[in-house]
Amino acid sequence: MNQEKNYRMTHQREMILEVVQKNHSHLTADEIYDRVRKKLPRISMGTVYRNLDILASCGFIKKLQPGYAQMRFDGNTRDHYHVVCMRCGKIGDAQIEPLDNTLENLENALGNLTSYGIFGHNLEFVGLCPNCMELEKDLPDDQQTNQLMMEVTEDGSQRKPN
Amino acid sequence: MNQEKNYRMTHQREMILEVVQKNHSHLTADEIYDRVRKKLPRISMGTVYRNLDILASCGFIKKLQPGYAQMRFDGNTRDHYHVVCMRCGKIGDAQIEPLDNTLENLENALGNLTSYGIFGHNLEFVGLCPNCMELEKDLPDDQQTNQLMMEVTEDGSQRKPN
DNA sequence: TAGGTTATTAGGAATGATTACTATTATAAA
DNA sequence: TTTATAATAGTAATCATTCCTAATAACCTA
Repeated sequence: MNQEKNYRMTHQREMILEVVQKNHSHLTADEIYDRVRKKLPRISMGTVYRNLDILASCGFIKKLQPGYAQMRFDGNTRDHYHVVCMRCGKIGDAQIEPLDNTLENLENALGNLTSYGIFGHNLEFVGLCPNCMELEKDLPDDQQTNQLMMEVTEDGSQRKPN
Repeated sequence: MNQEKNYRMTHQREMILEVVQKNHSHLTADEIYDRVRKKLPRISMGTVYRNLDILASCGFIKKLQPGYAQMRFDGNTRDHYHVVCMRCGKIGDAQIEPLDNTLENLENALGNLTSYGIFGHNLEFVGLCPNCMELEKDLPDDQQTNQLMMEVTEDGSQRKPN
C-alpha cells in the first residue's frame, strides 16, 4: 500500500480506512473502534490507533490532534497569540497583534455558512523552539521536521521555516 | 479576592499565582507544582490544579488548553479549517477557504520577530454545535456559554454568536 | 501453490495528565 | 474568640493513548 515502508493491507486496516472515509463527522478513535467492531468483533483498540497513525502518515486520512498535550498557564492575560514547538511542546509568545478585524469578518462569514454558532477562534503558530532547532541538525534526514509536517499542522499548511 | 464567590486567599493560592506571574514561559501544572513545592513542600497536585482553575476563572491568569481533548480523524485530506463545539467537542468543517496568503505573510513577519522557526499555523473556530445550542436554552444564566468564553478561546476573543 | 520472512494482530498491562473523594485544617466574618 | 465553610493533603479513580508480547496472517519467492 505504500512505497517507502513495507506496509501490508490487512482486513483491519482496510475496514478502519473505510470507516474514516465514509464518515464526514471527524470520528474519535473509540467511535471508529465501535464501528469497525461491528464487522470485526475481535479487533483491539491498539490496532485501531496503530492503523490510524499509519494511514495518516501515508496521507490517506488526516489526524486532528490538539496542538499541545498538556495544559499550560500564562501570567500574561492580554490577548496574544502563541508559537508552539512541534517537538517539545514549549510555548512562546507571538509578537504579533491579534487579527481581530480580519478574523471577526471571517467569523461572521462562517456564521452564515455553518449550523454552528460561532463564538471566537484559536490561532496558533507551529514551529521549532531554538533548542529543538539545534537538536534537529543531528538527526537523519527522514526524521527531520519537514518530514513530519503533515501530522502536525491542523490544516496541513506547510512551508520552510524562517 | 473575588466579589462573586467566597474565595479565600491561602498561602498555596498566593504562591501559585506568584509563580505563574513571575514566569513568562507558559508553565505546565507539574512545573508549577515543582516550583511551589520549594516554598510549600507539602502542597499537593490537586491543590495546584484547583487553584489554577480558580485563578483563571477570576482572570488573574490564563489557561492555555487544547481546543479538544481527544484526537479525531478526518477522511477529507484537503486543507480546510474546523469549527469545534466548546461544549461537546464535536468538530465540523468550516466552509471557508484557507487564509494562505494572509497568514503566510503573518508567519513571515513573525519569523523575523521570534527565535522560533515558524513552519505553519493552526486556525480553528470555536462555537456551539446545533445540538448544544438547543440544550443551552434550558440552562440557568450563570452557566450560559458567554459566561464561559474566557476559559475557552485561546486568545480571549469574545463575541456574540452568529 | 507452498514455505518462509516478518509485518501485524489481539489482549492486556502500563503510562501520564487530570479529576474526584474525604477527613482534616485554615480562613475570614461576626 | 467562635463559627461556618472554603480549602487542603493525600490518595484513589478516570480516561485516552501507548507499550509489550506471543501468536497470526500477508506477501514475496521459488
